[in-house]
Amino acid sequence: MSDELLRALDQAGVRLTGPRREIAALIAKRNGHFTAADLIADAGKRRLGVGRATIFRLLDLLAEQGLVERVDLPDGRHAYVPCEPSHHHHLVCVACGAIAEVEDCGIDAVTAEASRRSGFSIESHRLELFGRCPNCRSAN
Amino acid sequence: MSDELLRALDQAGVRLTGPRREIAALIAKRNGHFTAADLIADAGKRRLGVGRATIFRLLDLLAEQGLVERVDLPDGRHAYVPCEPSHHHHLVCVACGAIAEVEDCGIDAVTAEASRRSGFSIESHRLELFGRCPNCRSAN
DNA sequence: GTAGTATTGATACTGGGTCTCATTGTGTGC
DNA sequence: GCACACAATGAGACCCAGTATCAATACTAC
Repeated sequence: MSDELLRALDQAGVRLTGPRREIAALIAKRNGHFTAADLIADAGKRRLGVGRATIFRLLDLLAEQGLVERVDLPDGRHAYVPCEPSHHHHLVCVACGAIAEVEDCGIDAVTAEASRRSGFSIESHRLELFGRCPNCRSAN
Repeated sequence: MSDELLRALDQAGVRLTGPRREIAALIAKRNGHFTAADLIADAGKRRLGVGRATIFRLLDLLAEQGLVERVDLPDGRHAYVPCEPSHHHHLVCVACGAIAEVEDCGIDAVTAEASRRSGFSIESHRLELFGRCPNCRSAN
């Protein structure tokens, strides 16, 4: 679980320090999205002597490696989700916070069409989908 | 220009006060996106005695009415763009900040496909496109 | 082991945004 | 027109996420 993150970090040439291992474990233990504040609270609860700055720094590192991505929740807060480094989009369950990844499925056609209509050259995009995961759908 | 905003606010049953007229005028004068900080600076520059809180409150109101929308810029900051209340997406010029709106152009197919693959029921989505507007394309 | 350097945690700071509350200004009914 | 109830205001304190600084510490290579 957290081994994967650590291995990827190791390959990226960053040092595997105690705090980083601990934070990686905290991330691995959550499934779905989490906020920086969640991690900070977790770390505090277990009295790991991990500073806020270290947590933000590791999140930055992970984001750089594409192991984690920032998503903006509909309520304006932002969260991080662990994910594969390839290009993809996220489906966020608004009820339980579960995350699914979807590969490109036709969005290129949409951007091409938008480009054609507007005259813009499109360099990047951001697509986030919000809904209910199968569990939460059946639960109500 | 700002009349449109004011008319819409009036119809929504909110009071048309002096500060609101002034802020609406500031918004109308900008074309493209702007941040709350921009408005606050504008207001300060002209010594309108408009408080920060009032500006944020009006932005909230406008957002509620769909007259303005919050977009998250690629660099993580967020901006507001004045827009039509119908569902649509934004194209943001990363060079000059110009905004274009694009109507739904095939995104439904994408969400349907994502839903099918993941089992999620999709309730909403957010799509933002970043690129260069025709002017900025020819300018370099 | 040692040295050199990346990393760390504490803490101060910034910037966006919210809350509170006494004061002011609007729209409405008359 | 006028008065009144109540929405809206501005000042400032506050909150929270994230960043910067810097001396102390921990890794890794040797």
